[in-house]
Amino acid sequence: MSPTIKDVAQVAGVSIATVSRVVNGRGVKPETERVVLDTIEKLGYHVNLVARSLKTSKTQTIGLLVPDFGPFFMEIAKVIEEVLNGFGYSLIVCSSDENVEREQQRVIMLKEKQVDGMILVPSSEQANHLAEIQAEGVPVVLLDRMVSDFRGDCVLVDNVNGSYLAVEHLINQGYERIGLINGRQEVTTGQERYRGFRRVFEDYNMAVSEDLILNGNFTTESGYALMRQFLESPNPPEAVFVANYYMTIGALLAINELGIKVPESLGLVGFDSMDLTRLANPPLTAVVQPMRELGEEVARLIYERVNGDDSGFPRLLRLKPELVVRESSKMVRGLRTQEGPGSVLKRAHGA
Amino acid sequence: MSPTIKDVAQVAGVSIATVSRVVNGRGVKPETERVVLDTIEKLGYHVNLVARSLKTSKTQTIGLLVPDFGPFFMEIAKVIEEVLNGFGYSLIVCSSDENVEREQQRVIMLKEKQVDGMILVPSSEQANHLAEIQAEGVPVVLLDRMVSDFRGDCVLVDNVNGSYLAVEHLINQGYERIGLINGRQEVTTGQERYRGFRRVFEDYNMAVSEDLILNGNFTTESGYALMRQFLESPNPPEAVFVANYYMTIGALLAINELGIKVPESLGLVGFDSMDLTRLANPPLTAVVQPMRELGEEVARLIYERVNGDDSGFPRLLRLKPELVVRESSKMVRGLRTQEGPGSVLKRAHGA
DNA sequence: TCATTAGCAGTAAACGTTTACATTCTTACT
DNA sequence: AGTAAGAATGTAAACGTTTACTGCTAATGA
Repeated sequence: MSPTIKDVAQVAGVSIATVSRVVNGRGVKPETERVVLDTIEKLGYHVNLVARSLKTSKTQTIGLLVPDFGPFFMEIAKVIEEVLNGFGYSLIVCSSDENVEREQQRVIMLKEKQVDGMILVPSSEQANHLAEIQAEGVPVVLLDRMVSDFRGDCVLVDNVNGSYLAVEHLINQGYERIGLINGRQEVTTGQERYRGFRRVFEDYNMAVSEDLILNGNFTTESGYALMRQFLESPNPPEAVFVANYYMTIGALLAINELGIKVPESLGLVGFDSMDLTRLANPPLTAVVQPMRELGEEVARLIYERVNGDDSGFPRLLRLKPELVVRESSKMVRGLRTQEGPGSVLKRAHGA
Repeated sequence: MSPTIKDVAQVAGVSIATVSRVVNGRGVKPETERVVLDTIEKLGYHVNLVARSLKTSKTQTIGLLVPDFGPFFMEIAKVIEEVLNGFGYSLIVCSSDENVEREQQRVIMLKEKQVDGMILVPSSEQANHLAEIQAEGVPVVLLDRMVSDFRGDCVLVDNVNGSYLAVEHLINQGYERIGLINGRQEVTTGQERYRGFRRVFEDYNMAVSEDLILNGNFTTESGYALMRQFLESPNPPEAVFVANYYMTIGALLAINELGIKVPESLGLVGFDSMDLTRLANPPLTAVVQPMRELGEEVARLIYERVNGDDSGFPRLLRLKPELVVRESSKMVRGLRTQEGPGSVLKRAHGA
C-alpha cells in the first residue's frame, strides 16, 4: 500500500542504500539528497519503523506495567511519557490488575513486542519473571514498590517515614485512639507504611490498639468498606490514617455518605494530593508523594539503562514524601474528651 | 541474544516452518508438536512480534491520540485499553497538547509505527492529515470531537443537549444572571456546548448577558482565572455553567480560595462526575458524559474497522450525557433578590 | 498390487529496513 | 596526464517471521 524505500529508490533513480542514507542523514551528495527528498515528498513516503526495528533490534519503545489505571499511576505515567517522548521513545502502558499471573503475561507480551526496556510496578514479591527478562538483556526498573530478592534498579518513596509523619502529626494534635486503614501487605508500599505506623507508637511509647487496624487492599471499595466499619463500630477511632490514595477516596465517600463531620467527629489523614484532596470537604491532610519527580527519575533511569549506561547498578532512589497539613486533622480540643465511648455516628449526630 | 525460531528448529530437529506452525497452532503431528513445544520451553523461546508484524503487516496495536493526559481522557483511555486488550491489541497513547502541529507529528509517528488503526481526539478543525492517513489504508475513528470536512467514523457526545440540560436546570432553579465559562471554540465540543447554552435562552425567551460569557481554553488554569474574574467583577453572575471538567476544577479552586459559599452565593454547574465532583465541597451538579460507554464504543468500532468490517461507514455515534443534580445548584430562594448588584465576594462575606 | 489422495514437513521467498563491503566517480597532486 | 585517495553510490546479506509450493510418506480403494 504505502510506498517503501524501494519505490523511492526506483523513482529517484538511486539505490535503496542511498535513500536509506538520506533518511538517516548520512553523507550523501547535496544534489542527490535533493532528488531523494523530493521523491519522498512526492510519494508521501514514511519509514517503516517495524522493519527498522527488526534490523536494528531497537524499537524505541518502553513498556510500563502498572497495577491499575487509576489516577495515581496515570499521573506518573503522564510524566514518564513526557520525559521519554523527549528522548524519542514511546510508551506502551498496560495493567497487571494487582495480579501476579497477569503481570507475568504482560511482561512476556512486552518482551515479545521487543520493548527496549521496562518500567514495572510489581504486584507481589515474586521475582523470577523479572530476573528472567533482565537476564535476557532487557533493562528493568522497578517503580514505587520493591521486591526483595530482585537485584536491580528501583525508584521508590520513603514510605516508612511518610506514614510516620502522618501518624506523628495525629498524635501531636492530641489524638489517641488512632486507626489505620492498611494497604496490601504483599507489596512493599503496604508493608512500609504499616511499619511507619507502628514505629511512631514505639517512639512515643504508646500502645497501638490492634483492633483499630483494618486491612484493606488499596482499592477505593476497600477504603469505603473499612471506613464504614470504623464508623459503625461501637468504639470507633478518634482519627484514622488511610494508607493510600484510592482508599482515601473510598474513606471520604463513606464519611460523606454518613454525614460525619471532619475533623469535628473524626480526624483524617490520607494519601496524595491531587486536585481531589485539595478540594475535598474538608480539605484533606495528606502524605503527598513526589509523583512528578518519581516519573522523571524513573524515565531518566530507564533511558540511561537502555542506552547502555550501567553506572551504579543496581541503583536505589528513595524520594521523600511530604506531609501537607490541611483541615481534616485539626483536632478540636476538649470536644471529644467529654464524651464516653460510642459510635462516631452518635457523636456526629449529637446523640 | 534470545533464541529464535531457527534455534528451536535446529535443536528440535525440524524445519523452521514446522516450528512456526506449532507456534501458530496449525496442523502438525501431535508427537512433532510435543518435541517442538518441549524445545521451546527448554530454550525459553518467545516469538518476536516485530518480525511477525513485518511479515504479516499487522502490529496488533492501536494508536490513541488525545489532547492531554488529564483525568478525563485517561479515564476513557483506561476503558479503551481494557476492551482492546480483550481483543489481543495493545495501545500506544500519546498527546497532542491541543496543538495541531504536534498532532500531525504524532499521527505520522503512529503511522510509522504501523499501528493497525488510530483513535483520535482532534484538536482543531484541520482534516488533511487525517484524510491522508485514512487514504493510506489506516482506519481512523474520531473520539469526542468531530471535524466537519472529514468523512469518517465518530464517537461523540451530544454536547448541545448536555449543556442545554445544565443551563435549563439553572433557569428552572430561578437563576437569572447565568454566566458561562466557555470552552475552546476551535473544536466541536466547545462549539456545541456554547450552542446549547444560547439555545436555552432562545427557547425560554430570555436574553443572554453577553458580558457573562467568558472564553476559556479547557484548562484548569483558565477555569481558575475566569472564575476569579467573575467573582471579582462588580456585577457577577448568580450562577455559572462551566463547559468542561478541567475548567470546573479550576473554578472550584478559585471558589474555595475566595471562600465563596456555593450554592448560597453562587450557583454552579460543572462537567463530568469523577470522584472529585462527588466529593467536592459542595457536591457538584454536573453534566456527566458516559465515559465508559464512549471508550467501549470507540474501541469496538476501531476493532471492527481494523478487521475489515466497513459496515455503515461513516458511522456517527452520539451518546447522551446526563445531568446529575447535586447541591451546588440548589437556589436558595429569596436570598439573592434582596441584595443590589455587587461582587459575590461582598455577598459571601456579608458585606 | 498400483494409482490416487491426504496429511505432514521442508524449501525458499518475501516483508522493508540497515550496513559491510565493493565499486565507481571526483578531485587534486606529482 | 596519470594516479592515489577519498567521497559517493551500489550490491547484497541479514534481521525473524509467515506461507505458497513442493515433495515425501502412508493410507485408501479398486
